[in-house]
Amino acid sequence: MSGLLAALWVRCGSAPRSVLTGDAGASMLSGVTTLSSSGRPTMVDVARQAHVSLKTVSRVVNEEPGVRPETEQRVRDAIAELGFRRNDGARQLRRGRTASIGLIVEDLANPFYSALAASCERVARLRRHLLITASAEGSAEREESLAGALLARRVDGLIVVPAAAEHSWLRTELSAGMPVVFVDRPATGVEADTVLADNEGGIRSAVEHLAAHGHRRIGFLGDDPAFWTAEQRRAGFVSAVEALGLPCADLVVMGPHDVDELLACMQAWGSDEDPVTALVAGNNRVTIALLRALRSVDCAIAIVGFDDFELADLLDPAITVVAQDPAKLGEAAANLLFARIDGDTSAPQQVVLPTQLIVRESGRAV
Amino acid sequence: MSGLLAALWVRCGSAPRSVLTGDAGASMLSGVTTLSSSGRPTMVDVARQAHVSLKTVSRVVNEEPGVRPETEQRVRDAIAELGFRRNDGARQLRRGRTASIGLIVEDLANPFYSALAASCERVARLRRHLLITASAEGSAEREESLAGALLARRVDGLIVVPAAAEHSWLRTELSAGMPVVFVDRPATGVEADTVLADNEGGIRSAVEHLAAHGHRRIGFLGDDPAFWTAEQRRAGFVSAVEALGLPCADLVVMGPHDVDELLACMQAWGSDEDPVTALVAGNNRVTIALLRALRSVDCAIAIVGFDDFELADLLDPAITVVAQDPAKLGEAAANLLFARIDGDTSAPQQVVLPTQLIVRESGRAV
DNA sequence: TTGTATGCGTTATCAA
DNA sequence: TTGATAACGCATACAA
Repeated sequence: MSGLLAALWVRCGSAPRSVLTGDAGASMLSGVTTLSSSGRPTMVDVARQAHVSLKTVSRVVNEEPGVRPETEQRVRDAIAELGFRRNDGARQLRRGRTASIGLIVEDLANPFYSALAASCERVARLRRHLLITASAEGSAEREESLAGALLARRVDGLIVVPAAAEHSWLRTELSAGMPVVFVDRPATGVEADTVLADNEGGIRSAVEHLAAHGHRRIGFLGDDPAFWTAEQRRAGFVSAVEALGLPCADLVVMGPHDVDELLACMQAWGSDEDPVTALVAGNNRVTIALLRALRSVDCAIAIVGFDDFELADLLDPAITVVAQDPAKLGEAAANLLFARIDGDTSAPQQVVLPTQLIVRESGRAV
Repeated sequence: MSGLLAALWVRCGSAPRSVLTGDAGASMLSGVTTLSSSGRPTMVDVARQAHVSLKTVSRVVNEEPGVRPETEQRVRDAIAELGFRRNDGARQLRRGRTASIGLIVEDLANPFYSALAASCERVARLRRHLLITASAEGSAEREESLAGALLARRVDGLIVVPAAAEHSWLRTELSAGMPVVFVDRPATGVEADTVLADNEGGIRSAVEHLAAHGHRRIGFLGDDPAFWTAEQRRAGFVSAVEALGLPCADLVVMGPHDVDELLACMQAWGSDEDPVTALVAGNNRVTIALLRALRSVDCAIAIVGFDDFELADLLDPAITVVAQDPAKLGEAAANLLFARIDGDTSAPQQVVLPTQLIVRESGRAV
């Protein structure tokens, strides 16, 4: 019978709502299962069913003390019978907090961002918050409109992997105290909490590893320098190489790489009188493109890649990499965000997380 | 000046709210920037600032026709000056739709689920909806509580990769017309829209591929049969092998596999008088465990794995796989969901998406 | 222990 | 073209 009644609430959807409060409130004890216009039972419906007031239902639902056990049971029965579920939207409107946070990444399908998202969600879940995720797909415009949508929903905080070159459109919210944390890359034009990986240190460890294995001419293949991280790593490479007194003139190539371009590089750098014997790849994408390119030629060269990837250890040779930890990045960002949500109003922080050199085989002398 | 005023709304947070409507409404033309108690400007604040009524602001914000351009401009100026942003929570309370959908997966960090999530989000974005993502981490209890949280927020629909063995707790919502789509595995105990991959067909294509290369004794390494997909693939293997008149007794091993166990299998199956010459791995995880195990021994055996993975083509030999398309699964699920949201009340559908055999090298005779 | 009245910020209805 | 007023479903101060 409970099931039957519970299933009733759709079919009564358009029934006129009977008002509980007000002058004509005498109908309170009617016991008729007439539901509100939204098609779902509300606290008012439960109250009518249980012959109590709206407030008493609210007390039971929110587990407030001071309800006689007998009354409480009546309310619980009514809740079960009607299939009532509290409308958190209405609750949040009243209370001013949505118990949700927003996350904007470049592409949720990318393992780096999904690992980041997963740990944000885990932290949010522990804090009884929900995570709303959106992909900006590298578009500044989409980033802004998604952020707008999230802010319009009054998320309690926002984590952003910035795509836009300019974030002054966030300034109003920021100075109004809206908690926002940037991850992986800093925002420009605003001052805000930021969580970054130690790109420079990571590249340095790669260069030092190669140098320790006797490599003296090391090339750098970076991604499009329009990416902030690509540029950071390029700069890190140059300074690391120079710090070791090694050459780097003409040994840095940036930009998207196809197989032909990579092979041309290998060709040029390898046929030198003092040939390049090792390469640092600026990120995952470059590393993999490089591996595909090298597969087609018989060219022994040492490699260290930035970003770890699944099966790096199963390749021949196993690839030595500088690993970031996207899960830790996400966790740090979420923790920082919740500290702000909890009221921390200290100056914006910049957190830099260390990278880890995972030594396999590909960095050795060849 | 706009910026200054805009930034004002935090600091005025606790100022008493002046009422626009009602008997004492003469203060409407005051022009003083006093904000509502929530600390953010509302339509009432904008109305006061622009010397119009609340409803006119609403008209402008929602781009309803019938507002004099001059009036509209005043309202827009006030909006910019105050940094007003519509509260979508309140809007949704009034309109009864949240313009958001929920997605529950096992683990957002898993590339399979993140690809699925990304395409759900993309479809949602095109439909101007937001996606709320949550990981149940394999726990039926967590799945139920997350679903409860999403339903309490009145998401317009729910996509679930089911973890629980029993979904009767969803029956009330389901029969009330709440749009719910299950992906990757069917729900039990309820009838609902479901999007699945063709596990059986995929396995069959793997077996036939191996048979075409002359393999007659083929082993199957599956995952824990508690996973619905693992069991489906096991059953698919048995029927495919039998359909070809090949043996399969004692050639199926299920369950989590560590390196030792896998090596023991290889040992047993390989030392037979009629040795196993090929293996089908039941999923990504098993395939990779198998590759790691095989790396430590010198054992030439043909392999076809279920699930494609990055770099499968760079291994030696390149791994032949049965590929599912998680993005297509997510897209199909989201499209089905939005059809329901749009009012499609036809009988629950079951969509089965084809898999694709990607032939590389590892399936050949060895 | 229980109930009444009001407001959260918006949209919708109806009137001017 | 514009405005007054009543919901939406809940929480909260205050009464009884």
